[in-house]
Amino acid sequence: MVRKPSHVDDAGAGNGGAESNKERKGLWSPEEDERLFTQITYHGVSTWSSVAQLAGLRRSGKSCRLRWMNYLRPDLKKEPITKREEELIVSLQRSLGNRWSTIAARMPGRTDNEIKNYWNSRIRKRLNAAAKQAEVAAGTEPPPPPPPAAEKKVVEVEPVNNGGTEAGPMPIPARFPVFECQLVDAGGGGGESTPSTTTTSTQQNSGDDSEASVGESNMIHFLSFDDLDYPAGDFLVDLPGAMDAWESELYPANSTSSLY
DNA sequence: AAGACACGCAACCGCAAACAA
DNA sequence: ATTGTTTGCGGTTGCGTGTCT
Repeated sequence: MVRKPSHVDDAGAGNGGAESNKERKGLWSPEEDERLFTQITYHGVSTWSSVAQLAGLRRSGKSCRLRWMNYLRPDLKKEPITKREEELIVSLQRSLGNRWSTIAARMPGRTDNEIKNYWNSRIRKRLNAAAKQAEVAAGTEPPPPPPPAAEKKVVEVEPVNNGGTEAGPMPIPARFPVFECQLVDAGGGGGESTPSTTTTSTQQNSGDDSEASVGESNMIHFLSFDDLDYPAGDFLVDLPGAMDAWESELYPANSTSSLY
């Protein structure tokens, strides 16, 4: 569902007025999205407050960062969370606790906000319901809650480096089917903030045959799939025992209920 | 048909860590 | 060492939409 921007008329900059210096809040308009996307695509990020300024947005740097991270970033998956991903969320939540950003780091294309929302709106309810059901069935006190994640041994699983970047592969969203983009030669991935070469090209995004990534320089560069080592399945990790425990909790042996 | 309710998502808020001056 | 700024995170809220009564 897409909410209508709260102030569609005064989106972006350049329309002056007494409110022109007032920071905007609320939903982002398409024009603001475009300004932010273009700014970051062409010039990268030095500080988020400067991004807002340079893009001519009356938004806080914080707001710009959030919008980019949760919505505009080219690597975001737009498909619904799959059962496999849900299983991963549950197992990671069990071992890490509510460290959504850490969990998101292990799930390419998913944001902490998305995972958090998914957890709060769906999984937690199901787990609670399942626990209650088990409690009623047993007629006993519920089992003691698991110790806080901080006290548990945290199983650190290194995210798979599948694009030579911190963020991993970034499929270009269909939201921006065609746009101009500055190709940045990151100088062998050395994190140089000054691109050695740049090329402007037009990307036709099918979402299937190209990817982009944000390098250490925060500049976006687009890669062909052939350039990427995308180990299907490798970035989905299981924590030993976690899934079994979850499934037995969620799916009592005599129940045929499904998550879906 | 209309109101109530539940759900899902986007975005804000407050805090703490990291960093720079 | 101190202070101010920026960034990142998790919790929470507000609102649009779908479903139920």
